[in-house]
Amino acid sequence: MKFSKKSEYGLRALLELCETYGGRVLQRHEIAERQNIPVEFLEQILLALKRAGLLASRRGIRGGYSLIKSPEEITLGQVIRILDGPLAPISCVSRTAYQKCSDCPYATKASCPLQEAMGEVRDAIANILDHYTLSRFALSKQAEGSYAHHKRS
Amino acid sequence: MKFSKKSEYGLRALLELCETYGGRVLQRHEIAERQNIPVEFLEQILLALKRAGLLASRRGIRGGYSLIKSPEEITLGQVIRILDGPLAPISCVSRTAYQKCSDCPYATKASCPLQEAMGEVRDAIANILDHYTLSRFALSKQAEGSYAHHKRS
DNA sequence: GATTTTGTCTAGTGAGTTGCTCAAGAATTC
DNA sequence: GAATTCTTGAGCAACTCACTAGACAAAATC
Repeated sequence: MKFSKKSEYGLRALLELCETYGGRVLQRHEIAERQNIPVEFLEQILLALKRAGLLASRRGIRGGYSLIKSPEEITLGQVIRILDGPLAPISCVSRTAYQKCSDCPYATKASCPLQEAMGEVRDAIANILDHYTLSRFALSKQAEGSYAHHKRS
Repeated sequence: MKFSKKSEYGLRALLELCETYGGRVLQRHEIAERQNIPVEFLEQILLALKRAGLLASRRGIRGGYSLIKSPEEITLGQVIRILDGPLAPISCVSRTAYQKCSDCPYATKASCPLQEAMGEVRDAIANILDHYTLSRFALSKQAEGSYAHHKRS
């Protein structure tokens, strides 16, 4: 019941990209160094986020990545689903990737105990993550002292 | 972000054991057949639940497994932790198996954005599963028609 | 237009986990 | 003591995770 490193790295990378939102682009190695992420692995993550429409990129000598949606519009739920797949703890309660369980004796019945319980869990997780915006997420970063920024200074 | 088959099978097995709670024992193959679970795999699960103190077993010709705690006292959270490990989506927010993240640049800082978000998720999951008793869980089973029981008839 | 600097794409890989199987042994009952 | 059941431990194929490597494509600069 864990999120993968992919999601973790992805979210940490977006933390950096939030900061330069509207401004300059960030290169893979900048993000990788600041967030302590293996650069080639990070690349795959950034590309996935790009394909999903969150990031834009430019190649060449002044290239890099940048956010193309406002941090207010992006939720942690979106990001995690892109990188880790559906949030649901079992696939028969997934809204985004439903799959009927093949071996469960309740599959054909009106109600399934597991579905009921796991449905609640799914809803709780989605409820938090689909309302947790990147901008709120990035706030916690500014809280700590040694990284202090002058916003738009 | 999925629960394993182990947890799923374990919970489904307990569904059967709830029904005979206080009465007769159930043998592996009975549970396996009714719940459509590979018997040798189920065995490992039952033994884990036994070691954790939820089940008792008797060997020999009239042997089998039985619940030794009341379904009111057992929560889904307990069962899942036994079979799947901690509920926390990342280990740096686990209450039962905390581990400081080694590579995260916020590990030494006062606050970590990821920890804050994932802490909320952890709490939500634990809040549901640690209050979801087996007796409530088993209720959904009785709801469906073709399995109708006369309780203590 | 050639070189350098970036991103893009595909494939591979070692370690670990999942989901299950097998076989030998120990307790219990009849 | 024979049959039946749980107990233990090992084994294993398939898959996933977290990276790594390398060839390629575009953009900027000289």
